[in-house]
Amino acid sequence: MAREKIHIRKIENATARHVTFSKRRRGLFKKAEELSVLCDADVALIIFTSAGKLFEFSNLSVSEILKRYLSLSKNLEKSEEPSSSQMLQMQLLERGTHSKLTEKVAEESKNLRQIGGKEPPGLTIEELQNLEERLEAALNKVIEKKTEKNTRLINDLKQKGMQMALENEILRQQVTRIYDMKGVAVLKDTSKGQTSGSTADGCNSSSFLQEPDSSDTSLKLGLPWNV
Amino acid sequence: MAREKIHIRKIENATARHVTFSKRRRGLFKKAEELSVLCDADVALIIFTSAGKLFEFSNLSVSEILKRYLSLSKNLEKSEEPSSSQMLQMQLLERGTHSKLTEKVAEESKNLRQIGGKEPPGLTIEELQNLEERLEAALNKVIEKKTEKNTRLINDLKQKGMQMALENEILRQQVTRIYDMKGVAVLKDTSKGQTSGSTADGCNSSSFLQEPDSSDTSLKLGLPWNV
DNA sequence: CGTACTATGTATAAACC
DNA sequence: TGGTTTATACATAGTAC
Repeated sequence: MAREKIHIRKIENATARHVTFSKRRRGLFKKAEELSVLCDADVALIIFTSAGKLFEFSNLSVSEILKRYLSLSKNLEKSEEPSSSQMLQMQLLERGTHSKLTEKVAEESKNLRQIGGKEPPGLTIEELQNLEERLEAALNKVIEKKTEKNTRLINDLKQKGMQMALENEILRQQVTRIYDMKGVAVLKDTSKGQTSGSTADGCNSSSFLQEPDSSDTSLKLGLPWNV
Repeated sequence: MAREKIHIRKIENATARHVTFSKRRRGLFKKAEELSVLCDADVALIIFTSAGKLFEFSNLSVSEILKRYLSLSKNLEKSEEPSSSQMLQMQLLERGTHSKLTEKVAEESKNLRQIGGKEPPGLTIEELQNLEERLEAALNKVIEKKTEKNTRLINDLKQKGMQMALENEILRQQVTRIYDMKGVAVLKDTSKGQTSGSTADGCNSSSFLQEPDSSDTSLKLGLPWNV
């Protein structure tokens, strides 16, 4: 983006790093706002410098979006169910992708070999091939690991979800039973398994996340947080 | 930034808006990551589309940064002991989307460079670096694609999970309130103006879960998930 | 929808204030 | 730290698959 291309790795020179931070932070905030406006999206961007300084941006207020992030609006539409068949498809797709990857790696390896071929000295070629192999192995490992991690995460989320669903149901029954005992009219479960949204009113969720007074403004600036 | 300059205002054409969103979101995420790497900063980026879809990026984990944010933005010295539901939410949020993949690639790249450095002729080195970059790019692309499906699924699960966590919290509060009304001894929350966080403790959810009257069954009905 | 292709608009690395 | 300037790298609007 400028005089020279740079590698994306930590800038060691502190001064240069700070300068870059200032510039890029502005750019990032600008882009974030543009996205929120152009696409009518709600964006929250939080940055902590290594020195612990906070910068934030949000088209609404950060707390508003965080609250939403933590609670998620109850008007959420049902998201597609990850059916087992979809799972299977996904797995197939993954496999396909994987072979594509292998292809790409092979192709690159070929190039590598060609380049190596230009070099008369044999030592380099050997080293290159060795490198090539290690690189390939490492990458495969990484990808494998990532996939595994995702799979684990998905299962974990599902399990947690089930637990919560169970707890949820029990709680709901509790409420119902208690109300019954009290003889108070209660909205019976609408059978959608998604009732609670309506129940919320009395104890609005907004109270459950200790958000910083959202009425405040000043959030649009990348100002360091004012406690 | 392209064929024509555009004004930063909501794109009315839905299709165009979605296209732009996809493109710019990626760009924004990329920039966010670059900033985090270049400047050694912690970045959390949360986006809600108007349709309620969630997108997030963080070099660490969003929840990690949210914790910091929340603890900073409020007198949350006691935030070390979030309510159980918050805990659950945090757990759901745990794990950033980005892996150490970049790191590994960078490491290998470094090795590449070192080996290249042994070679006196410059040509090979340049070619190697070029190769390295292309390989890196190709792999990132493939991996990105591969991850996309999973990411979507994971986001879905997270959304569901968080929604349920909210539901549970609300139900729990309701139960608490009911017990209050009934005059049952309930631990009044001691915090100031921040009722909910502590609710879980007073009337611990586990005790509810253990509530007898297990005669009934059907707990699994109406569960959002059929895993 | 996701992708690919350009022509252009922007962001920004360096260098200097 | 924060502005300039300049030369380049990148992002992306419009468009067609």
